[in-house]
Amino acid sequence: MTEYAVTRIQRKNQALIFEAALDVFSSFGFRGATLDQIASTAGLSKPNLLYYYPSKEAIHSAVLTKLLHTWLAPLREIDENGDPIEEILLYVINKLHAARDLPRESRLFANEIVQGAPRIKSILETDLRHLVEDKVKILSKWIKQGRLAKIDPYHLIFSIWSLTQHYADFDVQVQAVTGHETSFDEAEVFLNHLYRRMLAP
Amino acid sequence: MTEYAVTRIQRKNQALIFEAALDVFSSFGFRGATLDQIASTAGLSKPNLLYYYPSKEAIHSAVLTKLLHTWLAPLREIDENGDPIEEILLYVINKLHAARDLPRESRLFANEIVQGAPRIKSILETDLRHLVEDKVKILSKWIKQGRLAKIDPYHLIFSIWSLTQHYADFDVQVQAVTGHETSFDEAEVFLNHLYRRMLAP
DNA sequence: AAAATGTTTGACCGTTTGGTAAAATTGACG
DNA sequence: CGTCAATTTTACCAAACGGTCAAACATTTT
Repeated sequence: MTEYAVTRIQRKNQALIFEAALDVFSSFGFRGATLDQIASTAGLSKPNLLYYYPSKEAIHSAVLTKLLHTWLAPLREIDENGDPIEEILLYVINKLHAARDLPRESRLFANEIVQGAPRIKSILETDLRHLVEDKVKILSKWIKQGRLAKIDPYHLIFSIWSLTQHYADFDVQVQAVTGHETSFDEAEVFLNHLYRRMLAP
Repeated sequence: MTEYAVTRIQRKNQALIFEAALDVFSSFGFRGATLDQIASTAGLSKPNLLYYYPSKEAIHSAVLTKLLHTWLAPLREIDENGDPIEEILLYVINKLHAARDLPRESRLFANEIVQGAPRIKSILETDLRHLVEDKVKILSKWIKQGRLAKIDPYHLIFSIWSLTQHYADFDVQVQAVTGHETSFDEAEVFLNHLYRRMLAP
């Protein structure tokens, strides 16, 4: 009779659905994913899936919003009081490790954004934008203090996003070209060189 | 009676279909695009569309293969006999201009690759791979000659792809964060600084 | 102008898709 | 054990989808 009680079955199935949805949406995008695919990946029937979520949209948006926080965590960690170059490099390495360890999350957002982000545009324009503004202020201050090369802080952040997520989002291409599994160690050496060179005042 | 004659109507409609298919496939990906959408964008009926191409797959693959050549042209232009840093910077700028002027082409490939490149993987593993191998040899030679910093040439090429195409593929995100239309001039200044710093021996 | 060829259309088909209704089953609990 | 709520399944629906077909319409050729 207790309202809003979450049963053990609910908890288990929510987790199964979340994993399955992340798998399928990140592989095929929103339109390419089907409820049958998600259901069978989760080991449930389609009507059973829709017992937990009212629609495909609802599943997608639940996964996106739950992961956005995780996905932006590394950027939040840039610390105003740390050493500029080491703080940025830590962010670069953290993002690279995220691309290596959470490629599904990376592709989930990549798929959404390449197609115009119809379902998370508003979040990008508010939450993400404010977070970036915050960090841009810190970067600008560092530059003004002469502790960092004179570069556009927005484009610095964009460069970190693109260089790191590339190894997750375009992994097939990287593998097709190199002929071997993506070497994140090589990438780490490369990015370390790149950013130390570029950022030195 | 002449076999394989291409009529004026065919030429006109092939062009209409090509434009429409590029528009729709680059916006929604293969699975997200529909024949009705392509047909109505081209100003044709669906059966009429299928009079020119046997299937959705055929349209998609026609567009992809026709554009691949254009898309890889800038990389081909890297000249062994030029100045290393200027050659690379020319490639960077050419790719950035391509992202600015041909964003549909960029997104078309981005959509395909993010989802595992099921329809062009073999081309990536042959044509693209060979082209990159060629250019990597040139870069390696330059590095050995001490005319370029000691960096991984594969990752150098990946970095150029990701940094330039980012402005086309993730344009919505860039706009959402900055609040204004993507400034390719700012990007050009930034990339110029980045690569000059990084590549100096 | 007639014949032959090239192009377009409307009507249709089978399948897949997101989603629903209600019955059947399972689990919680006094 | 019996009751009630939570969960799952079966059977189904309407719309959208990729694709076909034959007839109608244009265009070119003779």
